[in-house]
Amino acid sequence: MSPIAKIKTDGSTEEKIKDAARKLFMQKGFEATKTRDIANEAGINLALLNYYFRSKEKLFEIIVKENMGQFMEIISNIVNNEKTTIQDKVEALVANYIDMLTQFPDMPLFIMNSIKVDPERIKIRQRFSGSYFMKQINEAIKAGKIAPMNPMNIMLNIVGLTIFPFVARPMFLNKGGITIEEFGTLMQERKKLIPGWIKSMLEAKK
Amino acid sequence: MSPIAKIKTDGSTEEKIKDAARKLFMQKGFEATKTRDIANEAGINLALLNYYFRSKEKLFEIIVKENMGQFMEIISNIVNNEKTTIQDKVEALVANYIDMLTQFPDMPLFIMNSIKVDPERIKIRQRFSGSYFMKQINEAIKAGKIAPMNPMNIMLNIVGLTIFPFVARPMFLNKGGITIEEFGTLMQERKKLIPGWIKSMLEAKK
DNA sequence: GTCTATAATTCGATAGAC
DNA sequence: GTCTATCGAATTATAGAC
Repeated sequence: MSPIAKIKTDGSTEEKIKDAARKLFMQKGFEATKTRDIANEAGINLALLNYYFRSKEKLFEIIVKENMGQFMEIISNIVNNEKTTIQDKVEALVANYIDMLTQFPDMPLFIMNSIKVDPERIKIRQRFSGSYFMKQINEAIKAGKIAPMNPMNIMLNIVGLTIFPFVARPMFLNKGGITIEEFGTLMQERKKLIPGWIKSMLEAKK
Repeated sequence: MSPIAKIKTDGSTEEKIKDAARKLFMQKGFEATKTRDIANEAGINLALLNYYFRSKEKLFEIIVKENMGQFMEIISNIVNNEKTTIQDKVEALVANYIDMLTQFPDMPLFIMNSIKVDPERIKIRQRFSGSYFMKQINEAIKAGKIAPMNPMNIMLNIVGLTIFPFVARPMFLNKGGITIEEFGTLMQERKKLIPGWIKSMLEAKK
């Protein structure tokens, strides 16, 4: 089981600290999260944080790496499946991301910020470009089955349509906006709509 | 002229501080930006920051407000024009955003983070939902001219397709990725592509 | 492993001279 | 208006007892 998916922990002190850190880092970012907050949230003593993780920075690196791993794992499995069609993969990507982000809505902004601070941290792009999915796309373009375009657009559109609403989520939930439940419903609707939109994009003749 | 568009300043100390603050806050966020960094960047003394702006927080609020203003101004003018069609508005929104973000690529992440910390800061959503644009959309849906759907999806798709690449930009520019120039070219291509994609979305029958 | 107490540093802000 | 010097609070990290 991937680290972030495990809500219930084994109750060890180390896990308690990591869970608290994950929650707070995602909510407020690295700088705004204080070691004291993490200790309080975890219900442990401040000194234990350094005992287990040596420093706030090291703890942060661990959390980031685990989140990245979660993100990449989803992508890799779907994108390198040689038995599914392009459209199957789009549906799977969209559905999996929306399900994960519904559970951890702060993740996209957290990851984007982490990448900005240290761009070497992640290789999502490479994960896409070297994939079987991209091979399928390129062949389909060559065969004239989908509109000719820079394949990066396809990746940007799938990910953008899926993830952006979660990045913009705080904008919707403020006073006078929609409720968390309504937002969730909208995302479930989009789970079905996005693949159709992508399909019509791929088919569009210019 | 809107504040953020003015790169060349009048050279006053106040402007020098604001320019330095704008640059650093956008690059690194509020917490990670130190008042000493701002003073250095501006080439002035640390004490002057407080002399002009009283506190780091107040300075930040000013920068955020100016950026938000820039964003909203673009939207409002386009979205409330009663003489243009839906498709005209989509083209104008996409083109204006891409041009602005090409100049200030850090802005989306900065604004998203600012909204997350204080969701009351911005009313982009209301700007959309009360607009003439939305009236046109709703009428077109009623008339059966575009596919029936929650209009929020249309807004999310326009903004998501346009802005998301800039949020994800750091991911593309790292080692082994594409150059800044190639990214710029890709965005210019998207300026032409996105309106077509939106069009086919609106027309798609389910 | 866990705690208390504290060292060491950083940072925002201000006092006061010019 | 601008600078130097410094205060005071907050924060990370550690020493040392249990």
